[in-house]
Amino acid sequence: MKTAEKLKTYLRRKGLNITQQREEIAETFLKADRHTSAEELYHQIHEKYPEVGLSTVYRTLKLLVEAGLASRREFGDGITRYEPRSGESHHDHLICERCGAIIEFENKKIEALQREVAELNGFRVTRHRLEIYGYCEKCRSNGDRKQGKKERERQR
Amino acid sequence: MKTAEKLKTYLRRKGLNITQQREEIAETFLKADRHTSAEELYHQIHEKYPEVGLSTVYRTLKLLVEAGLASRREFGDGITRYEPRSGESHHDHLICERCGAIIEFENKKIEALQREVAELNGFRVTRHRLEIYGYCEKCRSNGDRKQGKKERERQR
DNA sequence: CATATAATTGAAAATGATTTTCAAATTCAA
DNA sequence: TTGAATTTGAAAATCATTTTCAATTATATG
Repeated sequence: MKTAEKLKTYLRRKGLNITQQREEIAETFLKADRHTSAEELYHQIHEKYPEVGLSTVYRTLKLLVEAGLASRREFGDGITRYEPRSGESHHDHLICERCGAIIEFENKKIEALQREVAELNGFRVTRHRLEIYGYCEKCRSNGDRKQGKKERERQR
Repeated sequence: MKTAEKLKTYLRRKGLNITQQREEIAETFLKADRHTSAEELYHQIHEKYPEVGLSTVYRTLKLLVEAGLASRREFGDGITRYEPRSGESHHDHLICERCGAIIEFENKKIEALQREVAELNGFRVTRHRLEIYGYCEKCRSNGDRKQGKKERERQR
């Protein structure tokens, strides 16, 4: 069952209405880049369906998260991004501080060690978040070291 | 050399002025809880030095970060926290989703694996962030399972 | 199929943390 | 001491996100 369908199922189960906007937003969300912000999504939707408002995009993204079809991500630049979430297991992120590229990875060993640490401290883990920031291959070869402080600051 | 002194050194080196406010803020910052927000710090300072403004607290925290004397932390509740940073090595955080307790930990094995992952992806690491969310020992025994969804949501 | 009721919408206003502006106050080099 | 440059506090501005509210739409039921 694809995500648009899953959303419908979720809405029905919750007694919520299936509206055109919700369907359009879910549909566009799936075609969009992984790690899309509400604003980006809103602009993409606007091209096809100019009648959809930004608030509804925010509201529907919240629904998608509640329905388990999207994950919220905050990488510290003040913008919340959403990524489609299929059945796959948890993954973490490598983020390029120069070009903003986001690479996903999964590492079972790290996760096992995290559980171990949590246990040692009496914690029961619900979720975790691991982000590794740095410079990606492309940006490293692209004048990595020559890049001045000013240029690096402009990234933010 | 203590932090207040280090800040002075930094200010001198940068040609910035050493002001009473900057000293008071640095001093209070050190005595405050680890992981203090700008607002919390502002309130604490206000008790002793009511003439210090919130903007100056924000500005000085930025300076402390630039000087390498504080680290910014964002745990996803929309509030930026600052923690004093001495020479110690990097550490990560365990965060209780119920009571908000923050426990610091350090794990060399996890860090080594992170570097490995980054390398495999062609990244040069500048920094990373690992947060494990869950329920701390106290909250687990304190009716952990009996706690309803509503109560959990109230946390945010 | 009509239609009443409850849910949803878009636009504009509100929010809340943080940043900026600007005139007044302070720092510090000479 | 003094004056140019920096810093300050208060208020206004920002910016992402949320809320409000009157108008529109979905859907259950007659």
